[in-house]
Amino acid sequence: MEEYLAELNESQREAVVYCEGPQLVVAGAGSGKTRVLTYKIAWLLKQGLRPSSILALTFTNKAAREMKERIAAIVGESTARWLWMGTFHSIFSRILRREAAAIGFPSNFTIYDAADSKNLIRTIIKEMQLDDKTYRPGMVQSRISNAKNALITWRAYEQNKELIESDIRCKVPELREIYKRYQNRCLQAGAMDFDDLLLQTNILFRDHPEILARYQDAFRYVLVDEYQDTNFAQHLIVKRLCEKQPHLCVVGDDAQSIYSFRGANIDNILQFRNAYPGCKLFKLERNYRSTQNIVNAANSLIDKNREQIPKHVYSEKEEGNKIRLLATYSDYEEAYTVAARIQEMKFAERDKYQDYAILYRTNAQSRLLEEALRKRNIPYRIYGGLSFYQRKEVKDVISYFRLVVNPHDEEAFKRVINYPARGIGDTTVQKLATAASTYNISLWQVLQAPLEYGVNINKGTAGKLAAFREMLAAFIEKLATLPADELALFIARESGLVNMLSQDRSTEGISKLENLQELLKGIVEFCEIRKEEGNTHVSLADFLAEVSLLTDQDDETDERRDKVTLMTVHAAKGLEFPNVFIVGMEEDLFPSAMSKENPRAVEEERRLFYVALTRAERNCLVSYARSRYKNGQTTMCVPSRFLRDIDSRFLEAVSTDRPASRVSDKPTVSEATHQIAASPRRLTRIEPTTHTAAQTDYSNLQIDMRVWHERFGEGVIRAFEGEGNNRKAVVDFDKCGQKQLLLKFARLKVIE
DNA sequence: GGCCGGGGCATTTTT
DNA sequence: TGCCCCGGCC
Repeated sequence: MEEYLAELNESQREAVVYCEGPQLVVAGAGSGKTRVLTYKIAWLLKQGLRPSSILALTFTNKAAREMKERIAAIVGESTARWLWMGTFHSIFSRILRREAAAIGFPSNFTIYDAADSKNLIRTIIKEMQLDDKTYRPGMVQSRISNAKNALITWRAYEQNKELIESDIRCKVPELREIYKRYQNRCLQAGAMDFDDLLLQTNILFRDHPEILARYQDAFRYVLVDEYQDTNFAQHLIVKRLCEKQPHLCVVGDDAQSIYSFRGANIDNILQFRNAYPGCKLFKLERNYRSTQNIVNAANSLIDKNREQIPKHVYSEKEEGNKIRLLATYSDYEEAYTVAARIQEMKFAERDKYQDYAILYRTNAQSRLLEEALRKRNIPYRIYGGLSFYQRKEVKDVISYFRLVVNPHDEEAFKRVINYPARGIGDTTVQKLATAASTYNISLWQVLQAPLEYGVNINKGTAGKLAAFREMLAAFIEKLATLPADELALFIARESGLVNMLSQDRSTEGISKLENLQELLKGIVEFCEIRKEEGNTHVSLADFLAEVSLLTDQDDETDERRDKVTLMTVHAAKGLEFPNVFIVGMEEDLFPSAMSKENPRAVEEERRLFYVALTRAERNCLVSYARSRYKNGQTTMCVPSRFLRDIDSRFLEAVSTDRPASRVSDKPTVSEATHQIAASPRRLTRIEPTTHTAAQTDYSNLQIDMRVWHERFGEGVIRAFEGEGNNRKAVVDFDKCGQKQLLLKFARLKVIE
């Protein structure tokens, strides 16, 4: 251990070995915060603490996994594996499952992700016959989420005069009723959303002191990473756990608090010393990541914020290049310039594409950048698409799993009852839903005996429902005996999902099938690992309990070859790159237009820019455009106020690299737009129209001709019906039988 | 059941 | 502009 301590600087070492009481470690950007946490845990183990008595909370699964690996490298895997290390959500969902009975939930409760909960909210708004323009599901969802993060239950909400009045003022008086119904429906379905995991933990600890005491005794030392991004619910959980013993270490950087829109409360870190009297403050101020110019520029920026813990971050690396400022005429030129710069710099610096990142405020900005990179054949990889687990085909099959583990799961039920199509339409589902709400039971319970619950359906439908019910019952029966991987495969096949996906021969169809296979492969691995750990039976419920919380870019499977990284600044937090481009530094974009009235929000935007700057190790280029295409129109832009916040000593303007004689040749807006329109991306989009145009002349099609259809594949024309615009062909497809197709849409191609 | 077009809309998103 | 949701249509 001593040799490890020797790897730390003095302030890091002090933070590691201090164990007397509550401790706040303010860790500047790039100051080796993870290293401190890692060594501190190793140190605690060395002091004789049992691994199972250490609770370490992180914000991402990735962070937890990486830290665990690093600790395992020091103290050995056999010790490290007993640590309670994970995200707030995963640790407390584990505890909630164990203690579920105390709060009236089943221990196999489902976790609703954001999409599930939004769907449920949408359903409730409809059921209440409210206008979904006034009650926008997204807005309702975030109001409910905020309430939960503030530990306001629906009961408390109802009784809170301020909230009720504010809802009336905002013309959404029914919010409390939506919240109430939403919560009851979750309970009915045996489901918790992400916020519930924290809210219910608090309720559990509040109402069951004996349970709380057990965990207080169990966790002798609590550590929290990224403390600046905790919300009130998380703060209170930690506070409760540490009531009896003072061994708490929180690490964070108030200057990097950028998630208030998700409920994070910067006051948790700012006021930590008030909440924990006797707390000792440690500051990690030496930045090991960036050159002096970058650190100094970032300091001069963040200095303009009022609310912060005083600190002086410094670098002892070389002075390095100044932050370079690129002013461009248009967003198009900005993208073009950045792409050109990357190519030049890569050549000059002799580094790789993967050493470059382009950071932006909003995802919408990526499009032009992608185009510009593509034109120059610069490989790139873009973060921020749908995560693997959010893809439809993956969610669909997982919904089957969910339903098998917890048949009352309403959202999963609705997703799969007619998927693959089995002739149970919306009307039938509506009838089931009405019965469910009349009798206050789950859809699954209605499905057991639809007629008895007064569901008015014909014999055919009743048969289809029974078939679905029996299929599910057969799955459920196997839950206790079959291991997760086998049951998963069984379900994927028997549900008809595999068949349906294999019939779709389009590119997307193939990739969907691949994703499904990827998931199944993942379950096999999951089982193997669990078995190696000594679990005899690994059930689908075990898999589900973990996978529901794995929404992040967790699958490193996609080759991270040599590519430029494109992502939002938010997504870049915690990462570092030798060369960073920050684009779109304009008023109303960065800082965003939505934050400009609120000084606290502007401070958060400034912190966001601080995060962006401090991602850079050697070179940081910042750009803005004078005009930008936004929401359907070109607008003139003003350079961001944040650019003026950076001390000019650390900044240098750069010409956009066009020879003076060509300045007048800069593309006009219309030229620029024209060029965009001529890009490959656009062409693909235009394609369908071209097809349709060609297709208006389908007179060449004749009976018995062999034709090809994009989705259905090859087939033979059997007949024609109708005239003119409504002319249809009856085609007998090899793969999926006879279909009637409107010729104007079908885009049939004749096969020679 | 799926596909089109119209209308409204438009940050950031570790779980 | 582009995306998402809904209603209308075969």
